[in-house]
Amino acid sequence: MIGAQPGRVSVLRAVFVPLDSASRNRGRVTRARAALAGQSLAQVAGRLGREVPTETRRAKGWAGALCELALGSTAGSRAVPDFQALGIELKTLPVNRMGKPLESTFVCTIPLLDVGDTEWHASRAFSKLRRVLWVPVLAERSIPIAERTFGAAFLWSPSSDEEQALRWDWEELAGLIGRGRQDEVTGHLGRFLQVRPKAANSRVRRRVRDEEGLEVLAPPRGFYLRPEFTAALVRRHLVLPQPDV
DNA sequence: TTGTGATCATCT
DNA sequence: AGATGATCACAA
Repeated sequence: MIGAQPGRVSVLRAVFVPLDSASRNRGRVTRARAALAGQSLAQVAGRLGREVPTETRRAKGWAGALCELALGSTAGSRAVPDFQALGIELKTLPVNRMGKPLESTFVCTIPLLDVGDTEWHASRAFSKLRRVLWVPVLAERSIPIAERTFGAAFLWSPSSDEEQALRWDWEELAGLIGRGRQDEVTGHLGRFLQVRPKAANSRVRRRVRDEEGLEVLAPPRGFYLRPEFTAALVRRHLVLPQPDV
């Protein structure tokens, strides 16, 4: 299938073919693929009786919400996994025609006041990342929202190497915030996991402790996975088109 | 108001 | 082009 038509790879197929054999697919993953893979956002929305937004600027997060609706997630905006009983977090991942992620992936907001006293395995970040159902979406900006297409979902849990790498970043970043040095924490830090602002706008503030342990105000922050990290996951789990030569 | 879903806009 | 910081919509 790969490169069956050189230069005109069937992107909608090749990008989204899962690597693991169909016989190993079970439960939620199988259903996710059956319900979504290869279908446009408009098709899925139509089946669910939802309108498709036309303005991308006002539709941030819409594909993710549509995906949750299609798969029956009920977590809403609570800080718990999307499928709580299964401990599975659902994330759409915008990719280009080569399957390369177009954006970083939001993981969770950071509880600034106590992240420094939290263990990795008790952290929001770990609880979100321990099991993720990734749903690629072919979502280049040039493609109208309605025509963007769901790919083959794949279930991922961090390998021990991956977990170690994420934990390393998390401990550095959480440690800095916990010690009151949040001003030093920018998006430049962290090899795979980074910290970026997460708020309605840049004037929003939250309580956080300074270096003396006193409460002061600082911008809300969230953990994000860099595209380099998610790109490796996609490469491992899906068959991608061959680059043009 | 805060957390969820993320992508946008700008600068390097 | 890619990454960082800013921003948009919605729900509880």
